[in-house]
Amino acid sequence: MKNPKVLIVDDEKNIRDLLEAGLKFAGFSVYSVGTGTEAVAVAEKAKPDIMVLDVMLPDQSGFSVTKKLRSMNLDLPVLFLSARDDRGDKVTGLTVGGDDYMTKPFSIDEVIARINAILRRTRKQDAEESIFEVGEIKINQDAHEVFVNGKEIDLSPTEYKLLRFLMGNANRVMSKDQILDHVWEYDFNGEQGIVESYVSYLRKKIDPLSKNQLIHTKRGVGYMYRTFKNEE
Amino acid sequence: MKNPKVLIVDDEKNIRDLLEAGLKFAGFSVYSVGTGTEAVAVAEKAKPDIMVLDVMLPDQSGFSVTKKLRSMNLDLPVLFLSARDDRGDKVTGLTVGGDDYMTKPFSIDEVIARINAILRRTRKQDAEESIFEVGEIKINQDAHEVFVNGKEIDLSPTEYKLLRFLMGNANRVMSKDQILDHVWEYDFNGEQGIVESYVSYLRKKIDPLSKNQLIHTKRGVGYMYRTFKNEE
DNA sequence: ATATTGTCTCAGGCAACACTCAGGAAACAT
DNA sequence: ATGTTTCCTGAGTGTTGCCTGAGACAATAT
Repeated sequence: MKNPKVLIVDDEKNIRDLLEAGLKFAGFSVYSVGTGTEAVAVAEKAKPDIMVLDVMLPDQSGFSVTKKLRSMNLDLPVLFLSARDDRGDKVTGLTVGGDDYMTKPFSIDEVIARINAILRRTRKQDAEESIFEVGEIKINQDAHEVFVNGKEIDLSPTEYKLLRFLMGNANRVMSKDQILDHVWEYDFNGEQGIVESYVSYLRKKIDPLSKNQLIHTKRGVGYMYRTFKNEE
Repeated sequence: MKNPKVLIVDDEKNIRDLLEAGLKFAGFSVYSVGTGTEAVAVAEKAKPDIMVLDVMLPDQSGFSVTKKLRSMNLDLPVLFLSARDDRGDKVTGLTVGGDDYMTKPFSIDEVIARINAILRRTRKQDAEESIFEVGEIKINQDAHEVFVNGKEIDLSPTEYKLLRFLMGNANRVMSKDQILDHVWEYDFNGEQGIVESYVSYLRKKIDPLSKNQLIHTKRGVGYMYRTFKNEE
């Protein structure tokens, strides 16, 4: 299947737009609605492959949306979203089967990564390890393990996400703003300096094991993960 | 047989949906109804391989459903469900043959495990012991026995379920939320701290007998049962 | 050369996370 | 009824990660 269809259900328009833009760019066909009722309607017509669903909707709970869909024999996996301290709302037993669960605020790339993980898991049960290899670095996404020329390095969650983002956009310069938007949570309000810091951390762990320099600075522009050298 | 057919009979829609989603993902073909009368009808038409049956139904007792079916010469094994203190209503007399019995609230993975156990028992009498071996640990699911490098260790029920879940998802990081959802009962509303505690218990029993560290912590992400070491 | 701007790196405060232990309550077995 | 096991919670401790700010350093412009 070429373009998996994603149905986004969230009443906050900001979030919806954010997800819509990010997921479209990542190559998904996106449908986006703001209420549970619409969600059911669209799901029935469009037959999406996966649904991203806020558990707190104005008209009905996300939980009841999935129930409705399942009783209609529309069987699609769900990535639930919920606010950080929805303590009471935290219905366990939510992530049955292939479903998954994230708390707001999230980072867009994390959402994409989870969606891909779910699709991988549900579509074909076996095989296709989630190995992501670009140049000298290999990432096992299931195990959250990173290898530089075969040697494992230990990354913190943020370092991991940053590296994955740069590798996913290899040979393309990414501005610090872009990096902030994709790797950090969407409500992060800090400075670009933090990107510099984390690039520094990454280099310190990667460089001792890599043959070529992998993360390049484009002064005044941004950073780039490079897999080859074209010289002059 | 590829996709065993399961008939779910429960009047609580929540429970039905929960089971339906979980069982579908586990690879079963699922039929789901809310009353005993429907159950008989569907069982006759669809010929399921097994039935998950609430003993307390609005129209008739689960007991009478099985009687009706057996008088019709539809002989299918049953996994009974009942609320916690259905006091004297002891189902003990009910579970003939390969049947089994669970109390609500249950954990979904436990239901799946029991269904598989029943099917194994009824389908073919011989062979195919339910040995589940991953890396250094071997589980005999029928006997609830756990061996680390051939030496038996003694686990409490919860420890056992946790270990089985981690082994079933070997080499994949599982978040604490996922673990809670799959290992604990569906209405458990506690904190993630309990997962940490049980991982701690498990390690204390496993580590003295294992050569490599088996349960790994991925800080900020979750836990992982690892069967191999990637390095050079 | 010098000034200016952008980048790198480090140290430190703070918060989040993880581990372990002890203890009370409930369930279970004898 | 009694003792044992199991479950869950909460507190204490140590660890790790996140982010900020400041000064060193590098690249470019004047």
